[in-house]
Amino acid sequence: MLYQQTFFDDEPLPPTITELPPWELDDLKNRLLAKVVFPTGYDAVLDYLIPNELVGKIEPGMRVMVPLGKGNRLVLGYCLDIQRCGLSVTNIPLKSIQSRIDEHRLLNDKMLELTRWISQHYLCPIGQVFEAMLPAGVRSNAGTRLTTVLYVTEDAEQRLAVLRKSDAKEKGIVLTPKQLHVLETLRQSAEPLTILELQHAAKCSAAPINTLKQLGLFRVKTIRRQKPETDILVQKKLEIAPYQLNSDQQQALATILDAVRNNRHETFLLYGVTGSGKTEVYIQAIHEVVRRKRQAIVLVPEISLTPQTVGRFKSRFPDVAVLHSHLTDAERHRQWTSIAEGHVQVAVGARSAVFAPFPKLGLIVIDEEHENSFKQDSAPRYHARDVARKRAELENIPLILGSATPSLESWHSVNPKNINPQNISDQHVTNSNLCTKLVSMPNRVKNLRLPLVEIVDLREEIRNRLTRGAIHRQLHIAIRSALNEKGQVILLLNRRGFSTHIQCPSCGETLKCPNCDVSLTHHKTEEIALCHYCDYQIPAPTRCPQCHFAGIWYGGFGTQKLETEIKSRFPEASVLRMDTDTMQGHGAHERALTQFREGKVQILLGTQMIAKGLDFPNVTLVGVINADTALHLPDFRASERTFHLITQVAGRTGRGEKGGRVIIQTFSPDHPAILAAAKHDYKTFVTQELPMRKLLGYPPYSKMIRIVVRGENETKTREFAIEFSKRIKTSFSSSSEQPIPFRILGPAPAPFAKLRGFYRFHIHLHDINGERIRHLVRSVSLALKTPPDVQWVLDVDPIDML
DNA sequence: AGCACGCCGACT
DNA sequence: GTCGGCGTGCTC
Repeated sequence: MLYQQTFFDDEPLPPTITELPPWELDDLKNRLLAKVVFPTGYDAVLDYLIPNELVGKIEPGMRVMVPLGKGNRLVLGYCLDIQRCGLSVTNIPLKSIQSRIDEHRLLNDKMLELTRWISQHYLCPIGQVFEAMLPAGVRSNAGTRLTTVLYVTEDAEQRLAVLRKSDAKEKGIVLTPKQLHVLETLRQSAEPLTILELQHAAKCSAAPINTLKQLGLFRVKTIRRQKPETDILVQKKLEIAPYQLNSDQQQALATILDAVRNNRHETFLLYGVTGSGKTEVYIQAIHEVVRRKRQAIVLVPEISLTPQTVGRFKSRFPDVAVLHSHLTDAERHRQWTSIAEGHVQVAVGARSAVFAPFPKLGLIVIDEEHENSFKQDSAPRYHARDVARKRAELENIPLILGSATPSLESWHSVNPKNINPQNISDQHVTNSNLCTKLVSMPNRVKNLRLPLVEIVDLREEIRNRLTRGAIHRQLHIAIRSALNEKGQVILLLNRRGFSTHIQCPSCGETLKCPNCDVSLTHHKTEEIALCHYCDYQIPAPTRCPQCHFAGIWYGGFGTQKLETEIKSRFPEASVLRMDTDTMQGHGAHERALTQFREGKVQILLGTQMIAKGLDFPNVTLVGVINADTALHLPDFRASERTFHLITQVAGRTGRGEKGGRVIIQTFSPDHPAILAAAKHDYKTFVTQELPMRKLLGYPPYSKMIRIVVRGENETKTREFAIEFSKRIKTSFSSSSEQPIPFRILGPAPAPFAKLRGFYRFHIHLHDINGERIRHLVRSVSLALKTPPDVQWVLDVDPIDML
């Protein structure tokens, strides 16, 4: 904040104020002022006087227009708070709010508090947080229009009486029966009506309405109203058949319900293996919430927002809002409004649904809580799991984090048995409100067994030249027999395109993107070489662009090449490829999964979008073409990612009578993450991985901030990054009394050293005390002057390190 | 982010 | 002498 607040009445008032005569001073002290912030540009909280005509009409959480700067240009601001003038008089004469934008608050007190928390935690201007919390359609009032409506004046009876006596010719005005009917119709109406609506309701022409208007019995006003619904809501039949929970599920539910019934904030980590029936536990917990006249939010990864998941909720609750990424602004606005008005019981959506404006929230569920898509990759770079935790704490309600492979952060926040009381750093990181209760569901429903996983050592296969192509002997045989037994197959290859690199065998030149530090991928359908980061493309070359050698080599496997290979190996099977390239249009995802469910497709292959959440009982085989794609990335979470991916995809099979098996092809058959995934053994994975993290001082044993500096000029960018890190170092050593675990790594070129024409350097900060580095980085970055052609980004609790 | 102010170079 | 370049600093 840029000004000094005066907290005590006896402090001398600034000159401009003291010069005022006492009565005006008193007057001023009783005026109201609003704390206002701006969505873009200037990041500060400014005070504005509330003019008399707006007193009582402006509340925190509304938007206002205010004059800003020397030219007093009108800009939009968000009102954060309202207070009496007296306690925070500045020596700058205050300007007044020009007008109010919203009639109703967009955010209640708890949501405003959440906004503040996000802004402070993620080091993001608070105005930007507002913009992220409120959908664009809500801010623009999409799907509404101004209409003129009629209402009956409150003193209509008196006016009527007066009218009856007041006519100059002593007869008194007598309303016709038609007019009386119209008057009564509007009086009965719960809401004001337009002329047309009233005509319709009273079955009359415009004439009697106009007469009543002229007599002063009707008033008109202009209000903003939602356009009438275009789609007719079909009242669906709810499934109310009792779902029998197994004993694990019952126990989990009972634990959660205890918190629901006592309105207690508590975080539950619902750790249940794939197929253990977590969704049914969520649904029954939400039933209790709804019974208690409260509402619930269910967050799922965007990719799971398929009809399959959504359908389960829709079939169990009468009013479910589904917050897809491809709703129109008007649809989203309507959803938001009905959520805010309490017409909706459950909101299912991706990340941003954590901001659903329920009037009385009772529970938040995060399904697949380990998924990285819960972290937003633009400002404010919030993690929906952590925001949900804060929101649940503010609302005093329970939070359920569900996963078969919990994030190490969530797992570590669990039980005190993970916390060694001797170690101070643990206590620092795991503060009390982050304590999580573990609820386990170690068995699949209906006593189904987890599939058997076999590992194929690719080194062996290559050494012995056993196969050309991506499918090795064991997997080939397994696919064959799965097809023979009328089972379905899922094949995972986490790489798009046909060939993943294009290289000249003569001069060794690899085809790279001119804007990015990555290889171009060959896409066969369009015969192009494509950059997956900036979409740069050129026709696929037949000669080396460097030395013009004719035999340029296309190497590496992508999903397109895999599809070709599968089709030639199993010509009789129908194959479907799912990746970003084939899943373009709306509903493409849904159509593909329907085909697979109906058995029209025997082999489904694709990138990680096929690894999560799918539940098809006839899948008897899952093949992982190359388990190592994410394993060797320069990212401390590489093992964890690999473990998640393999465990999740393995869980797609063995969900029916026929059972299932999984085959993992890998060059690292001894890697602990792969071995643990093969045994579905989360706990072994964690007990290996957590000590490593601890040893290296990585999260969850430290809090991290990543600074990415980028610019078109490599040298200037690097120099600025160095300057940035120097200042942090200086600031740290001057602010801290003792050398407590704090580390600064870099600057170093980011793993993608160049993207879209920008050179990128990053700095990593680790500290056991998150609050401390946040403050440090904030103060350093505020004091820093950035060269015009260099930009930087702060990422608090980063997920992406590339 | 905008917008005004300010202090040096090429114009009528 | 003035018009205008965009560097610098401020916004209740």
